[in-house]
Amino acid sequence: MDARFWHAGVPKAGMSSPPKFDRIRRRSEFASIFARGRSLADYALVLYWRERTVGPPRVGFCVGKQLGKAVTRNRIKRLLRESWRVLAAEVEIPADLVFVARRGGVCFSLAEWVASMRGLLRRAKLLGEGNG
RNA sequence: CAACUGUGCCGGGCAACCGCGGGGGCGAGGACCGAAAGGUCGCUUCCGAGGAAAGUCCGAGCUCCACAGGGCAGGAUGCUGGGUAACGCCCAGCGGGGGCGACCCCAGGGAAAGUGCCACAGAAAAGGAAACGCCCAACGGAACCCGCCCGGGUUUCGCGGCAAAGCUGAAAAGGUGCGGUAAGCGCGCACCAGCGGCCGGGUGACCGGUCGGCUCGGCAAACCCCAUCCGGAGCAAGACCGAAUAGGAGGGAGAUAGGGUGGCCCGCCCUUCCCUCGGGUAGGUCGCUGGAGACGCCGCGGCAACCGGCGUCCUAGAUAGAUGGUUGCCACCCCGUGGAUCGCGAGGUUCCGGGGUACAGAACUCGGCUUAUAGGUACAGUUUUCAA
RNA sequence: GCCGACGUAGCUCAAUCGGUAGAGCAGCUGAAUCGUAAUCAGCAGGUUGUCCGUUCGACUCGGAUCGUCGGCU
Repeated sequence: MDARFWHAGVPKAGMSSPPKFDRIRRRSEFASIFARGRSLADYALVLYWRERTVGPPRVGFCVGKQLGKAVTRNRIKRLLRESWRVLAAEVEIPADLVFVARRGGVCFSLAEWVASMRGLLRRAKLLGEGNG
């Protein structure tokens, strides 16, 4: 009990800022989400997701080689991470999400990525009521 | 206010807020995640992509595997001398080619070790030749003449002489000129090219001189020969920790349930359960950044590449892979039936608005090469020119 | 990241030792048919991915470059 109180109490300084989001990193997790998750897409992004019973939402990004060379792909990943940083607080349902970039979004700016991502999340009904 | 050549350098800057990766320090009690190995949090401070990080074309370090020694096969390199840990790289030179020039380019050993190829055309494409042709001095014919034989003359010819010219080709058996000849030929001579010997200079590639006999096609980025070098794989190398499941080895349990061996019993083996052990997968940690290191200065060191000495500094270490987002100001470039101003004019200066700022992202680490690259800039030099 | 293989007509593939780049399908024109398909005859279509080099002469030989496709956690 003492220890649990300490754990809950210490990160209160961090709680005021948006919580650090969890990433999906293992190859097996990506594979199972692609295999058994649900999916939605627009012309710039594909969203795969699988709901979970407990815990914060986790996210992974996938930018394939058809999107361009290393510089282009790195830039797209950074913009996707930034977009998720903007939207993560609005997602209230625990789930594993994977965003796959498509060719239509090569020239997107941050605002366009955020708009695309928000649209997909709304269609998947993963956003909280206040933001939906 | 020009056109170039060589060697280099920079690769937008400053500030604010939010966010990311790593090192150090503190919180810290071993709480949380995980079966374990191990990982996770907060605050603070410092650091955080390139000249090519790229292509993976060479050379090394490092790691594992193989290995007595030597040879063959295979591969790479290829003028000379240096530099270097090493190189196919760099520097200096030699030879050849290009440019008015500064300078640039060259896979630049051997064709007399051997094999092979040189299409079409052409007489002939390499120890070899004459169809068209040129010439009758000698040789051998034919016709005519000197009246006939002998002997001779003229013309013409070849089973005679020739390879110069013409023809073909990318390339034709040294080239040009003069002499010589029946016509010709290095047949003779002069110069040039090539070959060989000698002398001199140079470490050497080679250069200069001289003498000689007169002469030998090209292709080795065709096989090959010669000289030198090379064991193979690559950090996804490799080392350590290590579940679940399956399988392996050892020990034990059951008072023998089932199966096998056997005529039957004992025994032995398998199936069941427990414990231990080692191999090893997922996963994790290390390898992982301090090095042929960077920068500065000096040296009667070297033409230079480079070498030596001294001083200062620590300057990315991710692993679905860290540098981003939003702004403000400045720098540069482009656009404008835009405004002002100078000018006859092409146009220049300034203000305003809009847009843009290349090529491109470390993945074990170095030395090179190659390729991509907006714009800017330093030094040295060439040509034309009154002048740059 | 590392290691390999391949680029030829619109498509699928040939081209021996370096000597004029061919075949099938597709396309166009004509014949034949009332018309179409099939058939027959003819035609066009290529800087051999790109750029250098060796050679008298490169699809072929050498080098660079671009692109495509595999293999190794």
